[in-house]
Amino acid sequence: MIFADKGYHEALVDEIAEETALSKGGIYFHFPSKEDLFFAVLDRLAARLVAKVEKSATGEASPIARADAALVAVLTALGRKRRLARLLVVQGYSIGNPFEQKRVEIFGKFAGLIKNHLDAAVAAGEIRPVDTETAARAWLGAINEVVIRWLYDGGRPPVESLDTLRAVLIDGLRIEPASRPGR
Amino acid sequence: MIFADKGYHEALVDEIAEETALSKGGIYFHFPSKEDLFFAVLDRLAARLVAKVEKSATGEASPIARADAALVAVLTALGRKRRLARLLVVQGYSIGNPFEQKRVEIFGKFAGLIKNHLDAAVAAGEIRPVDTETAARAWLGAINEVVIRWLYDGGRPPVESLDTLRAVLIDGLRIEPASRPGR
DNA sequence: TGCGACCGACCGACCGGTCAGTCGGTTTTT
DNA sequence: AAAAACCGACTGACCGGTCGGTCGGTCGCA
Repeated sequence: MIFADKGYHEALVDEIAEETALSKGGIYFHFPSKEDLFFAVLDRLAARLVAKVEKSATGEASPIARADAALVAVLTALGRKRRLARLLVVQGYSIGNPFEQKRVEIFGKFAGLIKNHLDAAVAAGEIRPVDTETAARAWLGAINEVVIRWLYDGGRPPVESLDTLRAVLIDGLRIEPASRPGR
Repeated sequence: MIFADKGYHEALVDEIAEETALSKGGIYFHFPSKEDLFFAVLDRLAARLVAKVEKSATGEASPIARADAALVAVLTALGRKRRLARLLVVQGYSIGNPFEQKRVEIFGKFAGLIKNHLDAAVAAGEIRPVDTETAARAWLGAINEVVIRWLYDGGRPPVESLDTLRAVLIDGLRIEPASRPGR
């Protein structure tokens, strides 16, 4: 999958034709444009993933168990297929290698900051000693996504999601689960 | 900021020159390439954001309060400057409008699925009645980011972050905080 | 303090490689 | 034998990057 390897812009239609059993003309017989082709690929992969994940959820009894199962399924599925993951999670809106590196760099910086805070909180006995590296990533991702939703769907600004984010990100880590009803 | 509005590829250096008080040649006098220019912009903005966030954290007493303050600061800062947010959070690795729409579509689908599960869990009285829409986004973002880290830093596969993710994402929402020490 | 030599920031017309998309023709299917 | 599927050489718009040139400033010298 050239798209997965090189990202949309770097992937030449000629290359794709070469990789496929189809020629360039053949490709354009089936898809009106490179963009449509790319979207078709994304759609198909996303649909498959959704199907797989949902299926694995249906087996469980309680909602929370189903949610948990779905969580497991996504992580497993993506973890098994690096290319799929790459496509759905980054390349879909990526730009080429140097840019991805920048993303790694910048996001890594932020994640580091968050991790420091979490480590401090752990050291202070405020939160449970989880894997702060991963927890920090989760924070970062959650924030990121909330911001994105706001950017595109244009709903209420991110800060208004604070309560929910706190509930999700912080409360789960608290050592003493007191002071909760306050929210 | 043309970059913020149109994304890297759609932004023509000629346009940037026009927007700026500088000509194309002038730009290339200061930056070796379009890419370098873009990175310089990203770096500067990221640095500013980091500074602001960290500053707002230093005021607080406890680690968890500092983390919280930082959380507030990021969300506030990004929420105030749509362009900045766009650049750092999506455009930095985006590809042009239609692609962003696709992302919105696909991620929206996933978020919807998660939300359903969360709603069910709320209905079943398993988790507190938070804003499930936002919580779902947080989940999605957290998962996304964990996967990305794995993709780039190539550490252990995503599933191995499960315990931590569960701790962060689920435990915070649980109504009865029992069965925790199990981890 | 007037003048020539020089500097380097800046300009913008232009070049040339690239690559999505086309199209006339060929093969395969029905 | 028609239609559908497919081929791949070719085209031309597009755009990053270049480069010969301008111009305001400043430094040394008489």
